[in-house]
Amino acid sequence: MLYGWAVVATESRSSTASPSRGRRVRKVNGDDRERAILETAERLLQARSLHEISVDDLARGAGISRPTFYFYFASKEAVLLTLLDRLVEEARRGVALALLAHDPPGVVRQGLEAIHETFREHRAVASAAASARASSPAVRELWARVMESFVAETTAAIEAERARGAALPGVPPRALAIALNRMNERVLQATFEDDAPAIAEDGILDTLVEVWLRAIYGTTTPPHD
Amino acid sequence: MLYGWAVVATESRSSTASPSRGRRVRKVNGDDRERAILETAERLLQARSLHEISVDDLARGAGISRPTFYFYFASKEAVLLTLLDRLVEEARRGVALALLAHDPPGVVRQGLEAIHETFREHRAVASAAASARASSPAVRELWARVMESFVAETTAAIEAERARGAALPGVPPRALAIALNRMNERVLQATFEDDAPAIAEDGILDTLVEVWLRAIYGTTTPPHD
DNA sequence: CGATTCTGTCAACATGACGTCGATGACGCT
DNA sequence: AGCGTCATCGACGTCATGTTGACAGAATCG
Repeated sequence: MLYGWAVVATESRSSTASPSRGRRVRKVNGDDRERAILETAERLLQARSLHEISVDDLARGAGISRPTFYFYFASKEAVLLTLLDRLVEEARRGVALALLAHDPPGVVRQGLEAIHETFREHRAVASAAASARASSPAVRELWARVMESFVAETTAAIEAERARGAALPGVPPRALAIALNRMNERVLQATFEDDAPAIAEDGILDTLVEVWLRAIYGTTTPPHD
Repeated sequence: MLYGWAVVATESRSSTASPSRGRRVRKVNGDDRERAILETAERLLQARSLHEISVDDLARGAGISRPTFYFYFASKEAVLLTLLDRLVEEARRGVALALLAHDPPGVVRQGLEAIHETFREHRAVASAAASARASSPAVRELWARVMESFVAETTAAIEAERARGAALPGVPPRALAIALNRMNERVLQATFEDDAPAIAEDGILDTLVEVWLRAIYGTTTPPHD
């Protein structure tokens, strides 16, 4: 009666996000079951929405009964949260790598590529997470943190480019950063869900990069240092 | 058992969208009830999501029992669909008006203003519709039609501006149009739902207009004819 | 090695939302 | 007075969720 979202989030995430968690070593079968549930969830999400998947489906898929499912996760939303957590971690790593490039357009393109690739690979989870944002505070919060980190990095980059005179002055860097990152979010989602009107898979990257560069520099061939 | 979405959509929409509907004149009370349900729904949506609102809540709010609710609507999603239909109609009218302006940046700004204003006014319905897109094919389809009309108009405008040499060449006009319209969609939603990171209410318009103009012209002060 | 704790399991239950059926007034019309 | 349509609701069946309580086997400890 009192398993609030916060609790679920903390517990679930600490068990997947931090490798140095303090879980006592399970009978080998416990961890397997947990993985089986996660795999079943990701598999079923390719065909139907989380809403259309029952806890019973997840349990059966993992070879256990419904009550037993609750031994591993507090709800099916908690399962999604764990899945999303992994995804987010992967995306973060990809973007961090992209930031190593040193010409600005290169950073933009490689950053977008990393995000695109990661979410394409696990589009089912990404879509489910987008829907779940509405009903699950924990999902919303986790997603908000990711977006915030992307926005912060973008904002810093815009400020730096304006300072050195390469980027055009204009609206506040943070507002611009939010607009561009939100555009990515929605455009990628529409394409992956095949939700018309959407940009064709092979044209997305060029389109996003062009808008980013023009919005920041006014041109797709900004001056390099 | 057979009240599919298509049926609901058609029936519900013809009763609200077209003024020349063929409904037999009701005992005056029937139409009142229908309106009461719609008003209750929009009111309750200000505080909770559609998922958290039960058919019983809607019925009680309109002063009827739960079974009676089904005399008027096939489901609570059908209620939302009717609400969304009105909203969409209003937005369309606003954009059509904006298209009368004859300088391109004026069209962009006034179009964005119209959309912004309409959805701000009924943000609860807009948010609920965004969530319902995932679970209701009818909502998804209606929304897709609206987006498609905006994208088509934007595409035509970009083509015209490129033809007269005012807009920069680059990615296909339609891809660019989709990216820009999807950006609007998500940015407005985030702001109205106060979903961080979001742009402050009073900075949205300037930001969106700047991105649109730069993406299309490369500058915020394009040449006028 | 026996007692005890922990891990994993499930049948059965309680709850709550949904959608349907059938019966029942209340009009308006003939 | 009689008939049909409008509007209404009580009661029902179904389905998913989450909880309880009891049970078996493994691990741990004295």
